[in-house]
Amino acid sequence: MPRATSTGPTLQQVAALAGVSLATASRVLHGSGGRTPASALVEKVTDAAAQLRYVAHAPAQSLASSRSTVVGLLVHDIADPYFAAIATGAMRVAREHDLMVLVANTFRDPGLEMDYLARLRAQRARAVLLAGSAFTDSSLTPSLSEFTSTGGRVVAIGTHGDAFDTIAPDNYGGGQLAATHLADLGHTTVGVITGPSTLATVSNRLGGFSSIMEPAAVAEADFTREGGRAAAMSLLQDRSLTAIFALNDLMAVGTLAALRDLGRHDVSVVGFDDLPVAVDVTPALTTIRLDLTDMGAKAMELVLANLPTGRTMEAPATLVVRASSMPVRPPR
Amino acid sequence: MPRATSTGPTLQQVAALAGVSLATASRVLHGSGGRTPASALVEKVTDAAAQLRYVAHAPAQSLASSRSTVVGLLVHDIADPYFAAIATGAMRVAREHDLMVLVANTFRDPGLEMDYLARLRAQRARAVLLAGSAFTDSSLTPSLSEFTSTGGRVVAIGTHGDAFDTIAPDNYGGGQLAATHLADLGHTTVGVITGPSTLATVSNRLGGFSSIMEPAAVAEADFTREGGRAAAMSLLQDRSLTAIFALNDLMAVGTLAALRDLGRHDVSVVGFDDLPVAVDVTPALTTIRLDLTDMGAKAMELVLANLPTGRTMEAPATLVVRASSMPVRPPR
DNA sequence: CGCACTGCGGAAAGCGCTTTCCAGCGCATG
DNA sequence: CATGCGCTGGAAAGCGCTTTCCGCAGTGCG
Repeated sequence: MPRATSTGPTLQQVAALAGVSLATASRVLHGSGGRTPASALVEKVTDAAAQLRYVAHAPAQSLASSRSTVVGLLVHDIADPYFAAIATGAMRVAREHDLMVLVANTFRDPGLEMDYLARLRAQRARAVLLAGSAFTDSSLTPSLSEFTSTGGRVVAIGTHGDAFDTIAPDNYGGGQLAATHLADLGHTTVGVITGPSTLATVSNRLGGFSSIMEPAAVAEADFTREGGRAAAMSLLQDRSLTAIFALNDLMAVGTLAALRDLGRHDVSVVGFDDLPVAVDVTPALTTIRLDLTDMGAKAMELVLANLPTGRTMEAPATLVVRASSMPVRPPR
Repeated sequence: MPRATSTGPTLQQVAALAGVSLATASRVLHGSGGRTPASALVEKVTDAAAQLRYVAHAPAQSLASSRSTVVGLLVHDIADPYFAAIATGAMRVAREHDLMVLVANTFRDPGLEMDYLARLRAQRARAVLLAGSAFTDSSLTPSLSEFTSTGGRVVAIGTHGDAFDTIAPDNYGGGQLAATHLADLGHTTVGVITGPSTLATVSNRLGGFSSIMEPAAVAEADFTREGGRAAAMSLLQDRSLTAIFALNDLMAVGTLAALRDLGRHDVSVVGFDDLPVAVDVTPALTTIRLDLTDMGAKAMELVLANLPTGRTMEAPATLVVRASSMPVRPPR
């Protein structure tokens, strides 16, 4: 067989150079089984390893120990700042635990999502973080339980299920916060731009809002800037609307763009997530803040702590008032 | 040894269920060596595999074949839209080739960067995409050649070296475009906000600009929004400046914020990259556009095409004029 | 009708590592 | 001074897969 050119130094070679056995070399470098070899040996081995620029063959280690150092992160699209923020948080923690993160970009394709889950299982990923899933129903459950049955852990960010750990942002409370804020400002006729109705995130945010104030109109978009823009355009035909609540910042930014194009400066806008862009648009966006980076970090921690599964961790949502929301113009 | 609980079905079991040998099962599922087993066997094996929900053990495959299906992507920070855009492009292509992408977030720490490179080598990653590196000098070269000597390929995005493939955005030409645009508008006294001077990207963009117009002032920031804001604040003390060229959009957005805070509406701003945010700030940002997603895709393609190493692929930079650049106010 | 040849499935040898024994040694104790 | 115990290093058995040989048919030709 045409074996790959050079496979790099092996542990065997390190052991030979150090004049010890393979087992000892492994023990030194891996510090396993509670057994620490004599320090003289330790030095010889580490020296040899350094000299050879030895780097352990990760796949071989995985195979032998049936333990892997990669975790998967499933996102809709890493270019979406929402997911990018979660990813950084997760990566920081992964880094602290000497783990690497395999990012699976589903491009919002459910088929791809299941496929990636299988591949993550194939890799024997230690865990998978579900940051965005196209499935609200339980059709992902089989894939997921296959994954856990192979020894992997699963944590979902957002409301995905209850068979595993969950980081639950307070979407409902955030929706309430938005409604309350708008009501306080005197708005009574508010349009809401939602995302795909299959998303639990959507129903929670909307549910929270509706529990305080009945939306005057609802338009469904696809959670992107363009979607928000289009939805806003249609919603704004109703001139009685004094405010719009967009279920995420991307759509809120689109709404702002629509408002600008229409020359309407009398409509308040509230978003959700508090992405970095929120402070740079004009007017600066009033929004419901989620600490996404922290959520990513928490998710990673949850999955690495070898605790019983099924816990839920709440992530708070807070109101951040900026210039895009203003008191309803007093009747002339 | 306390082997991990359940390791999932093995090829051996599939073979047994199908009533064929391990070798045959492998050949069927992997289609290897130009040898395709008889279709009757193929069916038996695929059926058995499906029935067992078999998923190949990737580490074992890597070990046996010394071939891996993961590629590494080295970025400063995935939350930076610049890198996120590159990542999406790379992931799309990876996906088409059935590869997974291991994202290494260096947090701009050179130590981490080398460490990740070693780990990527340990994983026997098929290739690594260097999207952002803290090193301009050749101090990364040893790590990189260790990587290539283990059979991995390397492609750099931006000007990183010449020992491997490179996707070279036309930073110099982009700098020229910015200068020409500003000159055409009548600006002669332009401040430039650069990034860390060690970055090749910085010297190229600045070089291009300077080849057309000598900057009236230069301030160094750290390539972030806040850095750009601070640099702009200091630059703007010089009231003679009629325009600012920020070497990337993040800093340009910071500059816009500074301008807003200072109530200065008479200063033109030009950025670089054309991140999504550019259209949503006010005024919309005039910038030099790079097709980041395409660059990421190209990089991945380059690294997968098994061609001789050392090629360079140019990525064009184009001027996108928006509202943030305007003619210099005619002398009263 | 026999022989060489092609083709296809199976046995087996690893890939590089972890981990379980097992053997040997030194020490303390009876 | 002999026996036993604890500790440490080494030999070896896999982990699950790919791939090279082999051997056995089945075919075509002499």
